[in-house]
Amino acid sequence: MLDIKLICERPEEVQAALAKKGCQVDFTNLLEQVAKRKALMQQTDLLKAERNKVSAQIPALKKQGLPVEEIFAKMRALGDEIAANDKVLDALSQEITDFVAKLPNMPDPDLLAGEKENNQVVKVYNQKPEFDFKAKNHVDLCTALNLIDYERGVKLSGGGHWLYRGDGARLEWALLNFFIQEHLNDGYEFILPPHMLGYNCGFGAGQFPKFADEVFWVEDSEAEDRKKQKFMLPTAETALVNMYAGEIVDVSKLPMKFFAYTPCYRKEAGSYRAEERGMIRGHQFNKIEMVQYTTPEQSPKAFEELVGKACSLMDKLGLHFRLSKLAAGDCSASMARTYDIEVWIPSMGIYKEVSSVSNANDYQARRNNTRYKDENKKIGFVHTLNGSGLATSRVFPALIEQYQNADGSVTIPEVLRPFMGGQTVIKL
RNA sequence: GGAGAAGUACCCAAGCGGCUGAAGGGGCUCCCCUGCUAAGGGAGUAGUAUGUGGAUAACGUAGCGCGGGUUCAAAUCCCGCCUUCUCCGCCA
Repeated sequence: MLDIKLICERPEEVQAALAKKGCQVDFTNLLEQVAKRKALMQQTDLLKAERNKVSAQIPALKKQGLPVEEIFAKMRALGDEIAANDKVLDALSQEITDFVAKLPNMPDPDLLAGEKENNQVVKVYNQKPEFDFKAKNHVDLCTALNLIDYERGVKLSGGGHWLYRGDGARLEWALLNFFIQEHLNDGYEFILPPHMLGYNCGFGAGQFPKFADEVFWVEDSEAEDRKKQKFMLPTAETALVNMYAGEIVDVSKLPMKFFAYTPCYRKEAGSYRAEERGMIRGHQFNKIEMVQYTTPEQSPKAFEELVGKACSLMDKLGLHFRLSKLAAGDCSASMARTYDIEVWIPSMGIYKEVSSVSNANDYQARRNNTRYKDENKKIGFVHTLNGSGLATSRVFPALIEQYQNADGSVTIPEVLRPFMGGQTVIKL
């Protein structure tokens, strides 16, 4: 959520920043409502002060046996006026927050405006693999080696589902274990959060109300209202970023560094493309997510750290990939800046995202009221940063393809071998 | 899922319609006295949000799990919800 004060003080500035993200807004109405609310609030506070003052005198008057009926009548009228004002104030506040809650975050000043076409490749890692034999795609490889059972996944749950089996399951688990080990080495705290979350988490992370239709809701006939229902988390970020909602953490605890493993559940409605066969885009995939809570001062460094960590994981796997800085319009709504890590999928001839590292600045913290207290007891909103570290659904196919051999086997990257009982190759 | 009990400040806890923004402890901070493994006396200790304001001054408003209601007035009465504890049930 953006700072309403900032919008009121420098509307043009905010407007310009949002325009870079492709979001055109007009604040005229908002500013009027805020002014209206302020005036009414002042007026109502005075009425309340009057009521409190008179109320405090009543016991004394009663003790003296003085008549109070007349005062009661007056106070009743005053009370009605206060109630009426409060009702208007509530409605006004609701309108204001609803409007502001829908605004995306402002992009950092250094971002280019525009969409995907303005993303900049920052760095390319490792050699693009060349094959002196006819390379296979990951679907064929995984099927031939019996690593992924696409058909039975579909049988169990429909399109967009698969199941890992045998060495495939071991390889998937090895990847996750490798990531976990690396994060533990870096001093991040391991979190296993609930997979079903309440509406507030989606709001706090900035995914709701806009993307409320793109998650799986756990139907509860008792709760017709979505705000009372739970949904399957689309990313562990949704959980991690809300852990301290409503709390004030001491600055000595910052930065706080977490990582979590969860499956991610997404509808991905209508986004299939023929080339996205296999496990490129599914309704459920495994991901390790990293999150940091920092002060505003710490946040740029933390961002670099998260980008570095994600790259390091990919680098240690020996995969060919690239790092891109996203243009303002390609960053998700909550984020002020995002770097994507994209892995080369030989059969597709393109790079696919395996990690997205973002800084929300105080946007999420404002939504879920996560604050910190500094040395001078000053209260401020924390910055929240997140990054995949990593999602396996693209790493796995990329790895299978990039590490394939002429005989149809797949070499296991060295860093994964300890997590697969020393196995060096996957073959029939 | 059912039945009971409870949710008050950093912690424990009193209050059960007005004199309570909250008694009393504990803890913590500061001051005084005294001095040998101690103890005594005093003061302070709700953070926060929001408004007026130059203000880290002062004052107003909100705030006793959350949300409603009754009332001139609610921590206190009523309704709904959430959480915790105890007992029962369920448990692929």
